[in-house]
Amino acid sequence: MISSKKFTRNKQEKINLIYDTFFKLVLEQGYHKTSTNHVAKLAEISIGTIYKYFPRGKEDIIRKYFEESMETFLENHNLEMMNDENIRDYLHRFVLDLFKTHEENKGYNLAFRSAIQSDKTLYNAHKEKIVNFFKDTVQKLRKTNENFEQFSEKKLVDVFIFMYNLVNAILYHHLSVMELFDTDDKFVEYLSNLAAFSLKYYFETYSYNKTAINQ
Amino acid sequence: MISSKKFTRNKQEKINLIYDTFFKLVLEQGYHKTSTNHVAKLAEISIGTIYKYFPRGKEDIIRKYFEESMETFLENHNLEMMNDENIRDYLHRFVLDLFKTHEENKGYNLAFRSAIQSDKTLYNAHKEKIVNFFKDTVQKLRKTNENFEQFSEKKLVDVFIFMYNLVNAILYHHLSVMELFDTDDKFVEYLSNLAAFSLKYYFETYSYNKTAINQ
Amino acid sequence: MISSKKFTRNKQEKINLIYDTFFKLVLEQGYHKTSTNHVAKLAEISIGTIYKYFPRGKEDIIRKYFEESMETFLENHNLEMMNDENIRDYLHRFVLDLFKTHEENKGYNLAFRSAIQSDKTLYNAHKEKIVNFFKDTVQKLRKTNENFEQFSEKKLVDVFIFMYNLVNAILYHHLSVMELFDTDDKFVEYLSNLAAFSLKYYFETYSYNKTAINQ
Amino acid sequence: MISSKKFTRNKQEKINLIYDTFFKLVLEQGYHKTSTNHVAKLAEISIGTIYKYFPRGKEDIIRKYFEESMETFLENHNLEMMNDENIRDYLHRFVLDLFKTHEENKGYNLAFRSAIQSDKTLYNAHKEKIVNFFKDTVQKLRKTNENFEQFSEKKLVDVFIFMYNLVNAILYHHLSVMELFDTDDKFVEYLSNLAAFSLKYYFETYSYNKTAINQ
DNA sequence: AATGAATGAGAATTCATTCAT
DNA sequence: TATGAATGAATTCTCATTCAT
Repeated sequence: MISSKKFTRNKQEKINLIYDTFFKLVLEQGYHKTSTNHVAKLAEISIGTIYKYFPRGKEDIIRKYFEESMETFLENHNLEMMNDENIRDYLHRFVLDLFKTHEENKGYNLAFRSAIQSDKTLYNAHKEKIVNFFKDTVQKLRKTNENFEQFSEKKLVDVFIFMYNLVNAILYHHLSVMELFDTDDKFVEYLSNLAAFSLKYYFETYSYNKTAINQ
Repeated sequence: MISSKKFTRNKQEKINLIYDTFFKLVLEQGYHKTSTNHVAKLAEISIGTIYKYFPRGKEDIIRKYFEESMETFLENHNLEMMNDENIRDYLHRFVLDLFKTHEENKGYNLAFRSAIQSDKTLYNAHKEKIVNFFKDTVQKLRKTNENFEQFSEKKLVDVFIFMYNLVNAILYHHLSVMELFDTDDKFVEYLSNLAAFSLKYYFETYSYNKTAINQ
Repeated sequence: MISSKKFTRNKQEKINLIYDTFFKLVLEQGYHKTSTNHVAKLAEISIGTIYKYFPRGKEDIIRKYFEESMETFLENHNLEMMNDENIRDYLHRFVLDLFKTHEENKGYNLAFRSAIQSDKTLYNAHKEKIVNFFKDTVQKLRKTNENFEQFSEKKLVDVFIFMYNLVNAILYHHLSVMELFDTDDKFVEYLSNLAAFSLKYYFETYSYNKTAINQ
Repeated sequence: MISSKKFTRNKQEKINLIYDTFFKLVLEQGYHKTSTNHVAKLAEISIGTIYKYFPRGKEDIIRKYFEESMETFLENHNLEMMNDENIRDYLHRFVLDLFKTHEENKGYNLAFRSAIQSDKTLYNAHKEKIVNFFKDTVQKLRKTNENFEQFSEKKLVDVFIFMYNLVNAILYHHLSVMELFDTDDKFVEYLSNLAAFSLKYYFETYSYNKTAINQ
């Protein structure tokens, strides 16, 4: 009558356990040396359970985590209220949050980078999510803020995507390839300034072109 | 003098064929789906030949290519004549060459990033090569150029490594994760400016600290 | 209660099937020509199953069988009740059992001899098991039987190990290199007598030395 | 004009070098881990040269060494002058020489034992050589020594073969499995006595049977 | 739902042997 | 004669995935 398990984990607990174990292993030994069987052993669940929740194995673990985490991150970053005044603060917070997310998800990032090498649909889904989020953001921004109207929607979307990628590129390198700064604060500070620099750079180059064209 | 099919190629040709085929496959299907057997088939050589030149298989292919290409790249980049006047040109050329190298070695870069996940010695060799090259460069620069003497050797080495990593991080992202600019020229132009910005940023931050300390 | 083909056998049955098939093949074609794939095919199990139970393949098959069989053989041979009166009987029974064991394990013996050539830890484990068994035996014998007290523990252990090795050497040769006797009875009879002869020889040589020293 | 080799080895020197290197390696790492390529590398000759002298590789190395060494050993052991008087001396010398031969050929013995597991023709050649040598010996003995006429030729041949095998079995075990004596002298002394004991044992058992039959 | 033994395709690696030079 | 690059069949071993319990 008494369950042989100490306690019965519910579905989400199990999924989280799989995520944690999998990404922990990826961080320790790399993506291609991390096997589903190994995850099962370490998480003390059966291999069958992993395949119940993730029918295509590793690929699915990454894909589903990607969907959940991207969703969450972007949902929590409403940039619609950004304007000339507070843009620096917005940038700083955005960069800081990206930094934290990357730091907490090093294993996942490694796995994700490996996975998109052979999974083009995952790669495209990733791209699409980003594009859609910033398209959405820009559309809202242009509706509420006059300053943004002077640039085309496409251009603005490009700028945001550019900045997002730029920060991600450097974060990934710092956390997974080689450290760039010796303290986190300095690093985040630098990234914020870099974002601002790049934003300006992008707009100026763009404006210049625009002007040139208009002349 | 014209030789028949078998035993035709000399050692280096064969090694290059293996490199090319391997990195081509990595680019197409990712590192962990590229097998030595597959490389042999596509290169139309026997699997034994691969293991003759690369006794530990994939690991060795990456490691040896890494050694050769790093050696070559760094040998060809003598920064000793850099000074206040020409620094922008030097940066631009360095960035341009890095861009070209990355572009020609996309498969290798993907493979390398995957490999260092599970091969810490490769990772360390990589780090060491970079550190040594810039240590050497800085020592020479400080001997011939007064302006560099105002900064400590360690600081200068750090700056160069920082810049090198920064540019690499963004190049990698642009070429292997998501495109940041639509033309190569714009991208290289941006990277040069970014390098200059970061250099200035790094030095200013540093000088500030230095001054603070000295007061 | 009757189960279908797959998932039929329990763990121990499977392990025994692997043992039997492997040693049968070794007997037929020698250790180094017997492959794990071949064993799998003949046993009609998958190669994965072999590696489940024996993660290091052939090496593990031999090592685990060695541990089980040595354990069993030695456990079943309690020599503690041996005394001057019954020593001949004990020797005879010990030799007879060794003979039977060897006869039933010809393939294993061939494999074991080949394996220890390149696996020093197996070799040492083998040596240690023998030494420990006879050390234990001698300690018990010396407690319960006055006659054994006149010889040092070390000497007694040496004698037993010597006899054990001697009988094994000849058994192995007879069964795996060239037949020495045309009937099993004659052979066992001879071995018993040889054991007695060697025992006497060993003690006499020893006693002589002892006496010489004491004079 | 000047040979690029420091000196040109002749055929027999090369063959001996191959023997030495091969058996050295077998002793170090076991028969099945010793490859022809490895031998070539260590002996500093080409793999082609090995296959020139030994067209079937490892198998041939063992077979040819076997033929040469057996030939030599048996040629050097003329037992025809053996008689009741000197038999002990003959036995002692024969055992001593066998011991020396084994000691100098540990690698070969290991290899030979492994090879006969899968090469039945080698096994039979080995058996035949022994049988023929002792047949020949016995025929000569029976012609010149009356005492040997009382036993049938077959019986005498059996006795010699038995002794030869017995001594070999123990020698092999002592040198390649586990040491039986701590000094060589003691060991050879023991073996001589054992040979005498076994000879007597064999004859007595035989005579008894003969008498029983004749009654 | 959960388990984990079992599967087998396929990857990594070895090594005897050939043959153009 | 001697060389050793090249071959590829055979071996060891891994791991994603299935399925009876």
